[in-house]
Amino acid sequence: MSRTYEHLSIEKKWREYWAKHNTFYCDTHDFKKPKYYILDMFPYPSGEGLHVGHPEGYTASDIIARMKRMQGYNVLHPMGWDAFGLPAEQFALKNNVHPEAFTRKNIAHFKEQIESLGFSYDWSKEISTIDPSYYKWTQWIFLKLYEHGLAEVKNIPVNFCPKLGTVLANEEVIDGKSERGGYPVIRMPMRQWILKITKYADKLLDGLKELDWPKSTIDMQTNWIGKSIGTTVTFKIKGSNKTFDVFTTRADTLFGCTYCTLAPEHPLVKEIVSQEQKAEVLAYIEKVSHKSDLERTDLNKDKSGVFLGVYAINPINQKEVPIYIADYVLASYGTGAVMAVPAHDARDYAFAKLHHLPMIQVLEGDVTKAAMEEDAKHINSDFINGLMIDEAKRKITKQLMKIKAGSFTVHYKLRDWLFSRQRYWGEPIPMLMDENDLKPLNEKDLPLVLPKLEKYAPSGTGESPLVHAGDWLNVKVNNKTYKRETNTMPQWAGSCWYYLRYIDPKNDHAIADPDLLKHWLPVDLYIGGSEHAVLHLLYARFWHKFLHDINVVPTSEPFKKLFHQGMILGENGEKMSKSRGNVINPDDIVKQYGADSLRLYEMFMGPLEASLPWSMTGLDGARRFIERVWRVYTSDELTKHYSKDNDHKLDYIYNFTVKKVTDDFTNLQFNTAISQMMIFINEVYKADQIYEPYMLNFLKMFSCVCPFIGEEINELLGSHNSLAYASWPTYDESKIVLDEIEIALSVNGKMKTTVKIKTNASDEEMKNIALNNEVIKKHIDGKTIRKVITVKNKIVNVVVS
RNA sequence: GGGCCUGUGGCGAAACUGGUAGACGCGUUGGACUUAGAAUCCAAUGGGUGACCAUGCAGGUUCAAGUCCUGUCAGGCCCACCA
Repeated sequence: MSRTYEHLSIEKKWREYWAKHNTFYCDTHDFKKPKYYILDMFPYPSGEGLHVGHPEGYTASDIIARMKRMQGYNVLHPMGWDAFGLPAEQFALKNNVHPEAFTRKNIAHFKEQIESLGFSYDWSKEISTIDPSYYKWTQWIFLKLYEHGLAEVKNIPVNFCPKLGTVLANEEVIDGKSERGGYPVIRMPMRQWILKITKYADKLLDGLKELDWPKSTIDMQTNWIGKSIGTTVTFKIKGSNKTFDVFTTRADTLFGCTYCTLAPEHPLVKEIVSQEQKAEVLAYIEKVSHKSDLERTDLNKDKSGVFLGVYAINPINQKEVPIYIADYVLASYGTGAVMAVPAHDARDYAFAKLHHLPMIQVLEGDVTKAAMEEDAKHINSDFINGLMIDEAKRKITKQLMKIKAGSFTVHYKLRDWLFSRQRYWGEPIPMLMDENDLKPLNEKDLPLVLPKLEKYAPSGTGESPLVHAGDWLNVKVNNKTYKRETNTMPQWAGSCWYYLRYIDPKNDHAIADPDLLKHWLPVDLYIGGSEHAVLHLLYARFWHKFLHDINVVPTSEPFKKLFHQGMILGENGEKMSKSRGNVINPDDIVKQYGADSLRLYEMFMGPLEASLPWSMTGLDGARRFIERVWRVYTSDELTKHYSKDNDHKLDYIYNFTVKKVTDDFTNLQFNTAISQMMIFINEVYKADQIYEPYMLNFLKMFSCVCPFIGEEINELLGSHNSLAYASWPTYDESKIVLDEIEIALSVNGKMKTTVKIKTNASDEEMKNIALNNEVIKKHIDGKTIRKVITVKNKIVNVVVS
C-alpha cells in the first residue's frame, strides 16, 4: 500500500471535510465540559495579504486548541478582522477605490489564506469591526463611557499630523512622527474627544500583578503608566497673593532651589509676567508653539528659556527665587511647573549654566562638573542636615504640610486617550451637538451607520471628511436642529472588546449574553505580537475594567495569560521587507511544500518568543520529517513490522515522548516538543517491532502540528472519524524510570568518566563505585581525599588535594 | 539618560530547582542502494587529538557555574527634558 505523499490533494480534501462537517464548531452554551478560550490577535487585513509572521502565532494557538479539544475541553478558538483604520484608507485614496470595497476584498483574501493553513477556527463566530452589527456595540460602549463621565470634549493641545490630516494619540506618536507612515507630528490646540483612561491608572497598574504575562510587557505598561510618588510644593509669588504648585520627587533638595520654571503654556505665565519682560516672554511662547514635538524634545539642543521678571518665595526658607519659563518643562506632566535645583538635577544644571543662575549644593559630593544625583548626606539644609534622601524627603514634606505649603502627591505619565480622528474610515461617534450642547444618541438609534461618501479625503485642516455628508450631518430632534459629530473613532476602538463579541457574535440585545460571558471569561490564552504592548493591550484592559465596573463583564481583567510570538526575519537576518527583497510569501510555501510543512517548520525554528531568520534548507528539513513520518505508516518496508503485540522495546521512548510533548505543548515550547517527536520516529525506524497503539497515539500529537497529514494517515489506518476529538494520550510514569542510568564521575569538579549504575543507588553505593573506578583511581592516586559529593542519579565528585 | 532582554559549534538551537555543555534539525563528510543522478537508509561531525581547551570578556561565590553575584563589551526592544 505504499503511496507517495501529495500535500496538495490531501490538504484540499481535509479542508473540505472540516468545512462540510463543521468539525470545529464550538457550542458556547455547552457548559458540561470545562471551557478553554484561546485567542489570536485578529489581523488587520492589509492589501499585502498574509505574512509568514501571521502563521507563527496562529499555528501555536492552533496546536494548543487542538490539544485542549482532545483533552476534553470545550474550546473557543475564533477569528475575525480588525478592519477599520488608516492604512486601508491611505491605500484607497491613492488608488482611487473605496476603503470599504478594498477592505472587503482584503478580508476575503486573508480568509482564504488563513483557511489554507488548516487552523481549527470556528468560523461561525467570525466578526468584523466594520460591520454595523458589530460597531453598534462599539458605539454603545462609547455612550456608556460618556454617561459615566469618561468621555469628554476638550480644547487641548494635541498631536496633529498634517500629512495624515488627523490627530493621533500619544501612543501613536513615535519620536515625533506618526506610528503609521512616519510623518511629522506637530502640537496644536484642537477640539477633541478624550477618554479618561487616567482615572483608571491605579486600577490598570494594580491589575498587572495578577496576570500571567511576559515580564517585558508588564514592565512596559508599568513604565507607560509611570506612577511616581512625590511632593507638591506651593510657592507664593512675591508682591502678589497668587501661588503656583510644583511637583517634585526630590523634595529633600528644596533648600537647594535657586529658581523656578514654568512651562510656556502654564496659565499663570501671562498673568504674572512683568511689564519689562512681557514682549520677550510672549515672543518666546510664540516661538515654542510652532515647534514640532521632535524639535521640542530634542535632547541635544540647548535649554532655552526666558525670565518672567518676577520672583517666587521658597516656602521652606522664605528665600526669593526668580521665575523662568522654559520649554524643557512640559505643560502636560505634573503641575507644569518645577522647582529647579541645579546642583542635583542634570536638566536644571544645564539650564543654570547657560543662563548664569546660582547653585546651592545640599548633598555631599562633587558638583563642579555635573549635577550630583546620588544618595548622600544632606548639607546646607537646616533641619534635614545629615539625613539621607528618603528620610529627608519624608521630613521636609511633613514640615511643608505643617505650614500648609505642600503634601505628598502621586503623578502619572499616562495621559488621557485622545479618541477622535479626522478621518473617514472609522466608527462614527454617536453624538449630536449644537452651539452649546452635546447630546448623546439614543441607544435604540444605534448603530449609527457610516455614510457612503463620494469624497472622503481628509481636508488637511483638521476637519473630518464627514462634514460633506449632507443628509446624514443634520438631525432634527424635538424641533431643534443638531449636527452630528463628524470625527470618527481611532483604529483601536474595535479591537478593545472584540474578544467579548466572539462569545456571542450574533446577539442583538447586548454585547453578549451575561451568562455566556460569565462562563467564558477571561480569555485563557492570548497570543500576539509585542508591538501592541502599550497600545491595544492597555486600551483593551481599560475598557474591560470600565465594563467590569458597570457590571457588563464578570472579570476585572480580560486576558489571563499572554504570549508574544517573535518575529520571523529574512534569510539574511534582517527584518523582512519589500525594499530588502527578503520577503517570503506563505502562499508559495503552502503550494510547494504544503501547509503542514510550513506549520512544522515555523514551530521548529526555535523558541516561539524568539526572533529568528527564515531558512529554506530548514524548511526542507521540516518537509523531510513529515515524509519520514508518512513512510512509517505507509511504506511496506516499515509497516510489515507493525504488531498488535508489544515487545516493550519502545515503552520508554513512547511514554517519555507523550510526557515531554504534553508538557512542552502546554508550556508553548513547540521546538523541543517537535525534536522529541523526531527522536521517537528515529527510534521507530530502528525497531524490529512497532506496537500499533503507540503509533496511533503518536499520530494524535503529531496532528496538532500537522493536521492535514494527521487526518489522512488516520483515515489510512481505517478510522472514519476526524482526529479532532480523539482522546489525548496518557503515559505510564513507571515506564519512564529506567533500571540503569549513566552517571558522571568527576574529580575536583572535572568530569573524568561515566559509568552505568542501577537507578536510585544509595549515596554509599555511588561513592564506592566511584572510588573503585579505574579511571578515578588514577586521578586520585597519591592524593588525600577531602570529600566525596554525590547527587542521586547524576554525579559523584571526589574532592582531593 | 532610564528600563527590559539576548550573547553557546559552520548555521537555527538544546541543557528541569547550579550537577556528563552542544539534544533535535540544517549543512558537511563517508558508506549502502543505483548504469548514473535524485530520493531514501546507515554512520561520523565543537577545537585539539590521550586524559587538555571551549557557553562575548574579566573577576567572584561554590566540591561543582552556560545557569548565581559584581564589573565590562556587543546586539536588540521599549521609553525618553516625566521634575
